[in-house]
Amino acid sequence: MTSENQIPRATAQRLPIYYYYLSTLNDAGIKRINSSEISEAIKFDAATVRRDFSYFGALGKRGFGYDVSALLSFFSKVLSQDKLNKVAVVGVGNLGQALMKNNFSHTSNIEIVMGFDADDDKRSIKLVNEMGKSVPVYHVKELAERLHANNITIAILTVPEKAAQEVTDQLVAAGIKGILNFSPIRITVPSSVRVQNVDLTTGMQTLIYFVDNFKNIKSAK
Amino acid sequence: MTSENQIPRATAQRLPIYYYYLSTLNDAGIKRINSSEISEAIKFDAATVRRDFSYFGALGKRGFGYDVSALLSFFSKVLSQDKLNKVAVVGVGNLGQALMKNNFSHTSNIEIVMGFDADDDKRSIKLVNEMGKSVPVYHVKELAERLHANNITIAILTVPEKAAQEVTDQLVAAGIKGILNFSPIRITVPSSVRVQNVDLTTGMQTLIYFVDNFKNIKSAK
DNA sequence: CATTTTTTGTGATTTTTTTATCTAGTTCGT
DNA sequence: ACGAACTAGATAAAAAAATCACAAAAAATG
Repeated sequence: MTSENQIPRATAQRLPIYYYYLSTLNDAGIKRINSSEISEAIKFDAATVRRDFSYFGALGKRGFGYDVSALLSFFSKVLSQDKLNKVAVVGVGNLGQALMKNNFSHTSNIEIVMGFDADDDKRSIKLVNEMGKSVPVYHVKELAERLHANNITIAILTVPEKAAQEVTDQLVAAGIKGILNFSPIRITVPSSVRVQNVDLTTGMQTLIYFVDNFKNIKSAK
Repeated sequence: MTSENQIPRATAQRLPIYYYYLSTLNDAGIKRINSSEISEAIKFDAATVRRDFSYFGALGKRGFGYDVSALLSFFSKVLSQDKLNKVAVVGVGNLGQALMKNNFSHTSNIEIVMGFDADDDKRSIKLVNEMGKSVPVYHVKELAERLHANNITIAILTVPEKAAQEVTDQLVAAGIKGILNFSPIRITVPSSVRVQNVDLTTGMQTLIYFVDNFKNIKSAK
């Protein structure tokens, strides 16, 4: 693992897309697949698909393609989806609650096991996720204690923007290693902590820009 | 506008981030800013910031920097934020409802004005957004009619994955020009329609991968 | 007003990412 | 078992994006 070739960032971002697609194939009972069919489904060039896979070794067979279930279980391990990933939501507003109920897609092995909020009223909210499991909400002052006790190293940040950096600092102090940041602020963290930004407004504005200016944008293939 | 230089895709995706940051500066009464301060706040290289801006002309002054309010109103126009952008949510589940309530950030001029769902029960849901405005939910069979009547060309797709492609086809038929796709499926659309994918599970899995393998990823700066 | 400092805008370079093309290994039908 | 049809993996090329580094312009200073 240590001497493994470095994976390009762009490839890493596509891995979950491959994983999801392979899951649907597997569920549909499809046994084999080739790069051009994958390409068609996920809208990346077939050469890109093959290149991405090849960073992890020779996963396919020439003249045949890829064995769906083998590839799926390989990527399952790569993406740590072969074990349960427990995460916490910080900020139990509209979005936070929606995430806690949805709890990500069925094919993923991610579980939101608790929420935190600064507002005491939020603790009385009874949240039940799609598997019928109830998800407790604690006060943010219990953050460090609860995260440690449950070995949680990933947090979803859905607090209002004014609180985002302050809560981030608390998360970092509590030993969090990754933050899925829904706030529009670009939070500052030590280099040992990973941040993935999922800003809905940004996505929407980018879309509007693309729609309104699509002839001005390069490679609008 | 027609002979304007083409804007790189990567730049286009950063524009909303600049816009948001400039809004916060402006709100804070800050009059001027330079590329290195912007860089620090949004975590992109200062040269990247200047290069991005320069695609739109000479927006700054040497030895001075950028005038915040001038830059803000310029980007406001670029991102069509100087006019109201009406959008519709298709799929009024947990996530759809959360979006309808939140209605994007305060600085954005985007308004979710209606929702659609295939389930008749959803029509009875009384949704009120953060501005106290009520947002109606219609049956999907009214899609084309309602979208046309209200001149809506952008939709947010929050339907279950099995329905995603089918509903997409209906949206395309109804003349939609942009789709913010929350489903894990990579939907197929004609080239005249823009799709922006915001997959929460994907974002989370990418984050987990980065956390678990961060030394294996290139340029983990 | 001359000098120093600041900071942009951009040519040049490097890095990263994508795509094209080819080779060699596999499969599959006969 | 053989030849045609496939298709991954690799090499090379191209394109896109990020970064370096500096001249030119403006601002600030004394």
